[in-house]
Amino acid sequence: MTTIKDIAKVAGVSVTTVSRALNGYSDVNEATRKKIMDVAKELNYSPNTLARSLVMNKSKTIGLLVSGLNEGAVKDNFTFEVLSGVNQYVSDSDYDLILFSTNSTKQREKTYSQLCKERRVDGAIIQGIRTDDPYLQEVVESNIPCVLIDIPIETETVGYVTTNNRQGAQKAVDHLIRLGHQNIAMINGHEFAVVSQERLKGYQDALKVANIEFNPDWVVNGDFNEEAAEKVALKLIESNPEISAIFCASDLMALGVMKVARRLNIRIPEQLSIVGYDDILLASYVSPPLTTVAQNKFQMGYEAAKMLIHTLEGKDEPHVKTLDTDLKIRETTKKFNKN
Amino acid sequence: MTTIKDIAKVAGVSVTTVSRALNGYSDVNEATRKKIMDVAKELNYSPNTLARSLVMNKSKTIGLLVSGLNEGAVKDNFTFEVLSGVNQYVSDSDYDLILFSTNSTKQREKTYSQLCKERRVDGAIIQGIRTDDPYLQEVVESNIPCVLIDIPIETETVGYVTTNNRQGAQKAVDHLIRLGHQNIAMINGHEFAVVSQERLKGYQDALKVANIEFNPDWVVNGDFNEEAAEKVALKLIESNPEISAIFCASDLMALGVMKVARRLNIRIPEQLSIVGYDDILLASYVSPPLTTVAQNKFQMGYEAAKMLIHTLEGKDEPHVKTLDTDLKIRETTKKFNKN
DNA sequence: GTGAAAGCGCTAACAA
DNA sequence: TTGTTAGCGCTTTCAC
Repeated sequence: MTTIKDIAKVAGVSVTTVSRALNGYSDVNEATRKKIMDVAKELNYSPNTLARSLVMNKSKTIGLLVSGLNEGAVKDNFTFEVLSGVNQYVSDSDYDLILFSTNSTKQREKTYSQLCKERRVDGAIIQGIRTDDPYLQEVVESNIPCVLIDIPIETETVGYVTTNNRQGAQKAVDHLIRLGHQNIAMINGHEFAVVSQERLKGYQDALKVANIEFNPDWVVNGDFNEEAAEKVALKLIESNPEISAIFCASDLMALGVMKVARRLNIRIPEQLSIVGYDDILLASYVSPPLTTVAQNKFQMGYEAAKMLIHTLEGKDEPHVKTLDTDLKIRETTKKFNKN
Repeated sequence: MTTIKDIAKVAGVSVTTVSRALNGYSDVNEATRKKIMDVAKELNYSPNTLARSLVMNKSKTIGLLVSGLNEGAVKDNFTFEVLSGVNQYVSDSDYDLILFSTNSTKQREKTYSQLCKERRVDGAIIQGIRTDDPYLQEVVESNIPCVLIDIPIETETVGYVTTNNRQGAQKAVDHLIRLGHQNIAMINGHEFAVVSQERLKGYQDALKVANIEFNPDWVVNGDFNEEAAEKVALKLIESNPEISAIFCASDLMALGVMKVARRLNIRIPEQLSIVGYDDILLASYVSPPLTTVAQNKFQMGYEAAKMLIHTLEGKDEPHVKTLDTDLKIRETTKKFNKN
């Protein structure tokens, strides 16, 4: 592997000059530069970013901490879409992306900030971790610039991008109310997700506006998980036959509810209306197609990367970005009809 | 950021000793080691992998070159599943993954091997690039160990994992033949994918066994693309009404064909049988559920990572891994019925 | 069992 | 415009 030293020798100059020439500094004679460039090409030179990073004290890498990068996440490819968005922005910059997957056993050995510090990443994007994750706090308090997805923490070095979850949920429930539903249950994620808290508020907002009393027994957690949602939905439906609509905090859970309904011979949407959240790919393909609150996951990733890199480049940008959601009315919701 | 120098100072030893202690060498006094460990913890030390990599001349990173990491790839999340598999294996090793996305404009500026060399990756996994990619050859010829996915090149430092495409295709077509179909068309990908070449052979194999003459006009390319497949399928079906079954080299293309059939009021599977390839998530969700040849994309990634890391660790492993496919018979195929 | 010193490939004062 | 020198944080001979 050729180094600038080799080039210097062949070109008959010092390494400094080589370095300057290669990095496009102006204070180098054009003839010298050309010579150096030629030699570099001839020797098939590649700069060693490791050495450069070491001395410059920045690595031009950004760490992507994700937790949903596993086999089970295929159905709900939230993580993938965010990753695509991140990648889209990053690949047009001169940064590279290093992946820290935290679903493995390794996460217990090393904290997020350790991973970042060891690799000397310039910044990090964090997605899919729970608010009760013991290492979240730590990475936020380290002075590594980071952008969180769906976790509203804002400091000097920390920003976040999220969507308007409260409003999104409200739209969904409002839609059900307009269809005449009064007995609307909610299957939420879990308490350690800010989005769950927000979506619950949106649900309550909508009820309030319509003067419908909030019944806490009708809100249960399905852990953002299809099977768990099935279980809680089953119990909910069986013990509260008056429920005519269910708002789910994720599409995956909505799919679980649809399964249960099918099993119980409850027709959707005639007997039960369902609204999901996310607009995953499957939402428009299941039968009947799922009414849901769409969030642009790709854009979330894109904006996160943009925010982070802008911060790293010293551009003084807002540290918060909230995207809008979009209610997609499909075929799992219908006018209430009391049989 | 604390360095071993800081630790040495506080612990009252030399940097050499610190290095040895931290790296678990045996020739260091237990008391000294303990002291050093304590100081390291106290100072919240993180090793600088950049410096280490520089001197050791290996980075403990593996590069992942993919081309399908963009918004459009959501439906056909082949890339994502492979990535998950890679990640699964890698995250249980002490390597990290660095993502080189090549769909961007950047790919034209820097070749794959340049990317790899600059970042000093120890090895690379390459997925989703075409055999006519000008930079493929280059990276293969560089002496960077790499594992290719679905490109059968084998050298001292290059291996690959793939599935048995020929057999998979044969199974699919054989299935159609057993159902009584004689006029079976194929929508292939493109000529710069080895899998397309192989699947075509499998198609021909099946015909041959059944003594059905091969008609080259009935094999058209859809570029692994839903829209393109729609177009070619339309032409194919309209000008050859005798075709009763179509084998597609990807599920995405099969979806395109299904769309066309719907538009032409051709009932599936009654009037037209369709077999796809891949078994993407949607395959089992579309209506009717798609009969297809399943390949385990997650495992492909997993095996690729395993092969690469084993190679890097000097384990002498076979450089080729061929996985089996699995014909999933669902509801787009039916006994031929000449009306 | 420990330390001094060299060096990995690069950048950046400072001097000439 | 160019070169000398030091140093980024680490590992590794080699000597003690």
